[in-house]
Amino acid sequence: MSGRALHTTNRAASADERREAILAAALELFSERGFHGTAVPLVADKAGVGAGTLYRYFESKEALVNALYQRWKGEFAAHVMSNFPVDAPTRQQFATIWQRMTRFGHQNPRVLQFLELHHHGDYLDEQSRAVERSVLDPVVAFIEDAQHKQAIKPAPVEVIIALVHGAFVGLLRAVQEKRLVLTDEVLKLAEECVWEAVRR
Amino acid sequence: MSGRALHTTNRAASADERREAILAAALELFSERGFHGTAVPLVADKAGVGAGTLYRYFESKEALVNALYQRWKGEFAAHVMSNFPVDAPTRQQFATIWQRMTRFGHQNPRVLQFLELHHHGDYLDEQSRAVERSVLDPVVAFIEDAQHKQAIKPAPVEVIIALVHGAFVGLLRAVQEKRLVLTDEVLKLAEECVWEAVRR
Amino acid sequence: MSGRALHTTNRAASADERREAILAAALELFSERGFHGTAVPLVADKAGVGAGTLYRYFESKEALVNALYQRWKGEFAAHVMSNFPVDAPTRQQFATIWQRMTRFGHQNPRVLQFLELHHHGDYLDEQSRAVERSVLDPVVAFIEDAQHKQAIKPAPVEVIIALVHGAFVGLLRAVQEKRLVLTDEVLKLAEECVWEAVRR
Amino acid sequence: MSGRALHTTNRAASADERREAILAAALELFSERGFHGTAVPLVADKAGVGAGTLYRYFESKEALVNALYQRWKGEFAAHVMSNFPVDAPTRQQFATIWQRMTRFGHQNPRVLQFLELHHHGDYLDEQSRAVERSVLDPVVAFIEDAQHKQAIKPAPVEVIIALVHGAFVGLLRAVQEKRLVLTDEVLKLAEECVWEAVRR
DNA sequence: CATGAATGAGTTTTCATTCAT
DNA sequence: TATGAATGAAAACTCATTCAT
Repeated sequence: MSGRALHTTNRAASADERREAILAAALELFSERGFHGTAVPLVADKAGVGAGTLYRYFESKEALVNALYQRWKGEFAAHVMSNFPVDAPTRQQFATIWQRMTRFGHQNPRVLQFLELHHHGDYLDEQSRAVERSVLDPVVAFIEDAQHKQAIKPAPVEVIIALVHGAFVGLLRAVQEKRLVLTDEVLKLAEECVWEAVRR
Repeated sequence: MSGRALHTTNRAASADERREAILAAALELFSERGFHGTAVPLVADKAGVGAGTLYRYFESKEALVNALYQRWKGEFAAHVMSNFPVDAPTRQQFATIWQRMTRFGHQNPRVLQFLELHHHGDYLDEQSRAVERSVLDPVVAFIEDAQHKQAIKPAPVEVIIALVHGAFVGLLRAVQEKRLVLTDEVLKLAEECVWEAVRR
Repeated sequence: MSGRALHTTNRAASADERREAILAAALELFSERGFHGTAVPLVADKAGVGAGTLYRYFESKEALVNALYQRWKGEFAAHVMSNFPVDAPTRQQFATIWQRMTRFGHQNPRVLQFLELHHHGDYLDEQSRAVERSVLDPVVAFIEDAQHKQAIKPAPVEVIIALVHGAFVGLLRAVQEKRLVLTDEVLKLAEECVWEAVRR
Repeated sequence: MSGRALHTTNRAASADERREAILAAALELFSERGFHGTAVPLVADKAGVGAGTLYRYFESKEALVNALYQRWKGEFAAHVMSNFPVDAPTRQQFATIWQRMTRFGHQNPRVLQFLELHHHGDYLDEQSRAVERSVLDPVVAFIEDAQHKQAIKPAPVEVIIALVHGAFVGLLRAVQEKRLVLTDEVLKLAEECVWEAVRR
């Protein structure tokens, strides 16, 4: 007699799982073959759903890639900046950011590849670009604060961000391409390098 | 008086010019929309030739992207490493490399975008990968030499390269996205930052 | 009352029917215009399906022509040689073969034209050639047996086959080209002629 | 002083040779790959002329195939029926025809393949069909005469022609496909077979 | 007159999306 | 609601024909 609720519950859970399966499949394929290089039915196949089903969860291929982009850009930002140690010394704050970035990138190599590869796509909608911008705000705030404390160099914030983020991406790409293994030692080393790049 | 072989010269130039026009159009479109996102007739149109003509110069779309990749990867390497000041102090050698890289990137923003975007594509053939590898050799040699002289940090060469190249790409991407204007001052600043990242 | 599994049956029939419609359309067009002279969308149109649909049933135009070839070569062989009257006198065995061949050809004029026209195509795959070869075996056996019984001439089997099959094809081509009407009388006459060609 | 005439003569000879080279190349390619399966530039290449040159000699691909068809259909007819021994006995007349056919087919295997393969093409123009018809007339006359003399069977002329020509084509196809070697013995054998098919 | 590079219409094939079941 | 077969618009590529040289 409780079959109705249970049924609904199961269905709902199942729907969530389906959505996640589609996003996971899309992440894997988009990160490797790019947006235009990936066929929708392939995504559906890998997700274990029918091609038509995918369109019940995402209005179009573009909607899918935007959902994926926003999801992971947000996750990355949250991972890096949540519970930020606002009162710690700058060096330690920097260490926190760097370690969170690299740990995230190490654990989710496809995500980083996906975000970098699709960063520029003209299929990204305004919301994706908004997420993109909003992610930067706390980072900018941190840097400006640190510069104010004369802890890091008085260069334009954009320069600091470009260098640090670029170095980070370069490092993970080397890992991705198996040119490098990301040991703790390497991580520490890289952190020290990048810190010296920006410290005052 | 300078009219010798004008006829032949013009003809030859015309074929060469066409080839160059196609490569230029492809560079522009591939760098903005990616390989799979760019239709061949679009490239032909932008190059001012018929669609069939493109196939007289390049066997296939893949052959085109590979020719483009090899051309520019080579140009970049030549620009950066030719006439390298082998006897200069490391700091000055580094300055030379950095300035050549950034100047090249500044003057050829699409080239950098193209090379980064297509770095991973499975449509790149073995020759493209070979060019890729050969470009790295002199850079590795420079770094190892500098490490031997105790001028830069004794980190794995791959780490040094990843950080410096990553920072470089990050910087130019910021420029490309109009988040930053590449003044001489910014360039000097960035150079100083990156040098401090790797110096001993 | 006979409605069991009507749904499934209809579905299955529908897919089968589509496949058959494509094969029928291809037979008609290939037999008249040849393989290279027939555009795939024309086949699809005549079959009443979309161009893309054809590719759900056949991997390529080549796969289509091979499926068609194997199908009809097999049908022809089965029609002619199945339930072969092994114990009948040679003359009657010959009559059986000849009548079956001509009846088949008369009822399926396009099939014969198709098989003859595509007999040599370099788009035929190994399987098609294997079918081709396997069709000959029982015919060869029959002829050798008849020669052993001194019922037909002791010429090389290939010569016998070439003459009889050639005469058969010539006859049906004349019919196809409306130079001749295939009455029972003509059939009997032709059979008598060909028999006298090979009888001892 | 004689340079003008010589020049013209050379040119004319050269033009003829060119035309012949094109026809020879077309024969080879059309007979193997069919009309639609053969690219015009390929014919030009094999003929050793430029693609544009071919169009100075033949108005179009269709004009080329028609010229080729008419040429060889005529050659074949001339070879078989010229200097026909009108007063010889029927059996000997038949032997003459058969031997001329097979000799021609043996010496020009590509011609036969070409004529058979293109016999039906809708790119053949009215003139080609007229040649086709005119070739038959003397053959029909011979057969009717022989029937009148009660030397061959009183079957419809079309049947006689279809059987004999069919057998001939079947034989040469077997040779073409290397299933058979055309020795004098085989030729005699086949002639005897076919004669028994039609003799009274 | 000979050429062969240039072309765009036409070819085979793929794929994002829809819709009957 | 989930499906996956069907589709046609668009992709990569070819080729008969033209025309500047």
